[in-house]
Amino acid sequence: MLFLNPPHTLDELIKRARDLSGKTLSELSVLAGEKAPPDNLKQAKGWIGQLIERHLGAFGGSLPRVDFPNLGIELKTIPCDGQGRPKESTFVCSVVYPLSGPSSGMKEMDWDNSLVKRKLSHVLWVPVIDAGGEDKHIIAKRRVGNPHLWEMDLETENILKQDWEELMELLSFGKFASISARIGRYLQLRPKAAHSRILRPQINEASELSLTCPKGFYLRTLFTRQLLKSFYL
Amino acid sequence: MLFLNPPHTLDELIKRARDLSGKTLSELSVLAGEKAPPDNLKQAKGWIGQLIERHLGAFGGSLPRVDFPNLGIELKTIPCDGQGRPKESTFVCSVVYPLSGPSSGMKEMDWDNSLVKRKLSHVLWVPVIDAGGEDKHIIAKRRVGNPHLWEMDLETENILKQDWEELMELLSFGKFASISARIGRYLQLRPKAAHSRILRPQINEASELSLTCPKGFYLRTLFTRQLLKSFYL
DNA sequence: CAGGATCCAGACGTGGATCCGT
DNA sequence: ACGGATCCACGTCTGGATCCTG
Repeated sequence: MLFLNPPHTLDELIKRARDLSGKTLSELSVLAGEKAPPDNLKQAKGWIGQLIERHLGAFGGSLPRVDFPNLGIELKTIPCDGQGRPKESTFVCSVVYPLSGPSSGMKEMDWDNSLVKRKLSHVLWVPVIDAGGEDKHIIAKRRVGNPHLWEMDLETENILKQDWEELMELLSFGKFASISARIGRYLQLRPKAAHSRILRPQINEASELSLTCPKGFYLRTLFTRQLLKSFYL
Repeated sequence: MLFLNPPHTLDELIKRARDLSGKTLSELSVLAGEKAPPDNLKQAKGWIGQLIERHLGAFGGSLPRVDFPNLGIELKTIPCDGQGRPKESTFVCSVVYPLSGPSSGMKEMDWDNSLVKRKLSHVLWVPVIDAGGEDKHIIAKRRVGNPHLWEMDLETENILKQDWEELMELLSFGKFASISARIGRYLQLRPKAAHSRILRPQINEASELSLTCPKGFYLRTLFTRQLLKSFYL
């Protein structure tokens, strides 16, 4: 069951996602007519997310928009341990600086129009659960869990908005030296590049040109753990 | 004789180029250990230029700099008919608009620091000559002609500078509707994209966002004909 | 544990130019 | 003849994320 076309309705998307739950990644790769899952994700880090995308009919590509534009839904595949607890942080989107320099980016510091808010407003969370016992580290035996359609609540939004504004202020003022993954309660900034030698020109705090590693917004593991737990209450 | 490394000196570059003259493209593809030349360039339009690049040890890649940075020399491969007369216009470089909008690009309208001047200041022209008679349309039988190292003279520079300034004014003021390949004596603007559906956002004359096909600077065939003819006087 | 580093796939942009209809 | 349209190679960028030391 591989969908090359996007779902037309929310119900159709949810139905497709429910049909995946319980299946192993091995089964999904067979259904998609692909080679077997890799032994290790080290050289195919995005493989699971893209496998799920193909099964749900998400647009591929590298466009900075939600996965199902007609439905306004973002898909997030979450790697979980045997107990269903998220193991990793979740990438949201890249930071795009228009080489702005101090304070010039202020007019774009609008949470309501930010890509982070747009991406996280409506999310279909699809957990992928580790197998138990000896099979714990076998990718092929991981299973898709129950999907959860989630709409951002006000309490969560307030915290994300605070985090985002704090981080955006550092970014727009070019305070690159002050930026670290330690900032932010739910949302954090971390490197997003092939490797750390990739540097891009930016205008820093002193209005000088400096080189900085590209960054992305990530949701902390603590946040997705709390969120997924709430789905089972 | 395939050079993977760039020439260290101008003499070395010229020697390499002279060693190519008289050879057919078929011979060069064999020397480079490549498959035979294509029957038609329709699906490999840049093939000849890149073959010559590999034989001279030019940097490949898509960086907007001259081909031999250490020597400050730009390589231009010119397709010529059986009489050695250029058949086509010559691409110089792409137009890069920083989404400027009216008059904001004026400070960059400096011919002496322009990419067009940098690329055309010192050029190694390498003609590639059509075979005669029945073989006229056979790519493999085209032959490399005599290379000519050329330094831009003042008379030529004045005309190129006038053309460039006229074209840049139209560009920087966003007068996209007024731009056509008819403008310019030696230099002209023409589309530079995979196809005409590729459109990029620009700020037009009325400070509105509009979509325009990417453009590039080209040397008119008339100019290169006149130039190559002068080499044989 | 978690901050910083890294890896693949596919889209995209630019340099190499020539094609082709009027 | 030539203005506008088009085509491949290849490097870069972004979305998909997970890896890996201290």
